[in-house]
Amino acid sequence: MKPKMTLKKIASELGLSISTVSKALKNNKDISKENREKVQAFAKFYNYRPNSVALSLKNKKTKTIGVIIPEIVHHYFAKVISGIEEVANSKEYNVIIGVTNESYSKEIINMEMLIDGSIDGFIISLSKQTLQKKDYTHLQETINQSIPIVMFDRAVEEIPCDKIIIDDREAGKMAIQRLVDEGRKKILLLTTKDYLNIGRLRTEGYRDALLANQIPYDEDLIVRIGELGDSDEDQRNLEERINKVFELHPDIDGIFGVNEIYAVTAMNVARMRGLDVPEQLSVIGFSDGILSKYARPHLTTVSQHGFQMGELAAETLINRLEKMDDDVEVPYETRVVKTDLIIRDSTRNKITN
Amino acid sequence: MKPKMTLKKIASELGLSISTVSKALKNNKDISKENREKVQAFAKFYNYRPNSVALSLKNKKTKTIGVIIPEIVHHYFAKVISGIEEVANSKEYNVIIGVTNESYSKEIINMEMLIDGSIDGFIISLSKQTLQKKDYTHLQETINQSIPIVMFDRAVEEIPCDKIIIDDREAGKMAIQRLVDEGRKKILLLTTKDYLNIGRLRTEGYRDALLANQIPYDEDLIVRIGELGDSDEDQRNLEERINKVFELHPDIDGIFGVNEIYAVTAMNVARMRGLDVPEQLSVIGFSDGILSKYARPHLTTVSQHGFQMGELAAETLINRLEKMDDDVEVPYETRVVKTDLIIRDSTRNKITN
DNA sequence: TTGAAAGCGCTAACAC
DNA sequence: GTGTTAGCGCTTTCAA
Repeated sequence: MKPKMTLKKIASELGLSISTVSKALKNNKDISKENREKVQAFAKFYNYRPNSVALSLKNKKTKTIGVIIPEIVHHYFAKVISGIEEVANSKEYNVIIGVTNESYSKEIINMEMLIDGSIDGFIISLSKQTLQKKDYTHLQETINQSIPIVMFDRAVEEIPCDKIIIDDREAGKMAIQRLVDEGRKKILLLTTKDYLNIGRLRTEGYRDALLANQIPYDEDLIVRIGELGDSDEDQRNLEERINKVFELHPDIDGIFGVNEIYAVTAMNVARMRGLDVPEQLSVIGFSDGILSKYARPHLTTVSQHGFQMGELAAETLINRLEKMDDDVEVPYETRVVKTDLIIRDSTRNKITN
Repeated sequence: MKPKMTLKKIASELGLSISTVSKALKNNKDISKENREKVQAFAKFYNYRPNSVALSLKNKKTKTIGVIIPEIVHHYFAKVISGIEEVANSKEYNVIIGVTNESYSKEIINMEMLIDGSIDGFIISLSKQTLQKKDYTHLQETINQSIPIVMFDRAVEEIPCDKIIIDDREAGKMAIQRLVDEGRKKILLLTTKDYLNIGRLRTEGYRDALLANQIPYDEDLIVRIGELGDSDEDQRNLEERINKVFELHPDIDGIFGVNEIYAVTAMNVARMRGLDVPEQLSVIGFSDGILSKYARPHLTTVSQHGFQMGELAAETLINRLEKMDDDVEVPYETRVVKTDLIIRDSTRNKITN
């Protein structure tokens, strides 16, 4: 078992001083070529790696990013992490993950665990509970301690920091517009309860689009769905609920779900009722998850570009971090990532009119 | 902006020495009650947190686990990380993630990035490329440097370390046995190319079960599928391929796919051919992903218990780490996590015969 | 009861 | 060219 090599050991092995060794390893011309080569060969042989903890202590930075997310078992967040990882890696940063499970207190605990010098900055998507409570002191305090934060997806106006978001309202509008363009007139919206901005904005987009097309806006056609557990029971309840809406409004000809699960579930319910998708009914979901791709028919969705958002978030954070080293002020910026409609088979091909 | 508090600053503020402050914070009885209270109050007020980097340097441990996985956008791996996170968090460990994208060199780079003192131990699932190359020197060397490794899922016999695996062979056998018990006689196996143990073992389980039930083993009924990209094209190819098998063997009455995608795809193809699932054909998949749950009909699968495997891996690693502190030898162990069959709607309810 | 000093591994300014 | 020293933030031994 090779013992861990340190400058000290190399120095004593070679009968040199620690600083000579340190400089030699950096190929510093101060040191005689002879000694440089000797040291480098020795270091290589014993596979010397400078201890990163010591370096962090000295440099007062860890080259580590803390990523705080509500949930990791979620295609979108996994994609985002993927993007963060990629960029971080290429810039020699490590990524520490903290999962909040949508809980405010876990968000705080997670952040506190890292705020002790373990990380240089945060990338975070707020937990639902935090959004409900609207208590952002932990975030503000983090920023006050000069630890930069980049929010993504679930960002919040109250805190001044970099943000990477999508235009949910516009996205909702775009989806509905597509349905309208296909000739759909009675469009069901499956959305979340209001405390999540996300759902609210997408709902607003829904309304915007309807109004813009002179289609009446009917509260009856908006189903607000509460927390959905993992259980099969919750799933059945959802199906049941959607089914009831169809009973009341059998002439629904379009569905927009603010996430995959809503959309796929609704599509399944509709098909079980004998409706042909997309002939009689078009369905659009949200988020480019795996479910949409493998659903039958393949689901048309609004793509969130999770990977790209992760990349952007990491770039923004690292950029700020490096500018901080040089004492350059960088104004906070909010980047809005464009969403696209990924057209698959749950919507009609041709635009009627 | 609050400046970062350190022992030094507290000491000078309070006119005490650093070591007195340090002890006072630990409530050491050596220090006068008066001073203890003063220091503690001060520290609390300024929100003092000991710098973890300094602690790591001193203690020569980071309380950080490095997790190396092939892919994060994958339900199973996300679940595993979830389990690791949970356990790690509860024991005050941090989790650093490294993604290899199934590449051998990225695996090495990722590990080297962390082996410089950033982490105390690894939890890893080997990349496909590593398994193909069968070159495990980086792993052996890591262990030689007294950095413990726990392998999960894709483990390998050649390296002595803790392992958390499932019995893929047994799992395959169980799935097939279920199909046989339902009265299925001509069972299609969708598996991967052989270099991945996983696929091989599940295939062996398939054969075992057939032979045990005196059902002829027909190579024609085994489809070995290569790397599947993310593209819609790959997906169509897969569908096409499965379709061909059905043309040759229209009387297939059971399908076992070694992963969700194979199974769901095959189920879709079968249904498009007008087959009724599960009346005419039963389908079983592998891995308790989201796809299986939302597929129509809901897919019966072999559950891999990703979350539990993550928990186990983290417990095993942390346990070893803490035993190392006390110089207690712990023999390596391989834990086999039991798989279950999650019966849903793609298999028949009643056992015929 | 308090504090000085050494040391974890490294870098860098400054002497020699 | 090479080495000494101080310092990053902390703990702990030992001396006062």
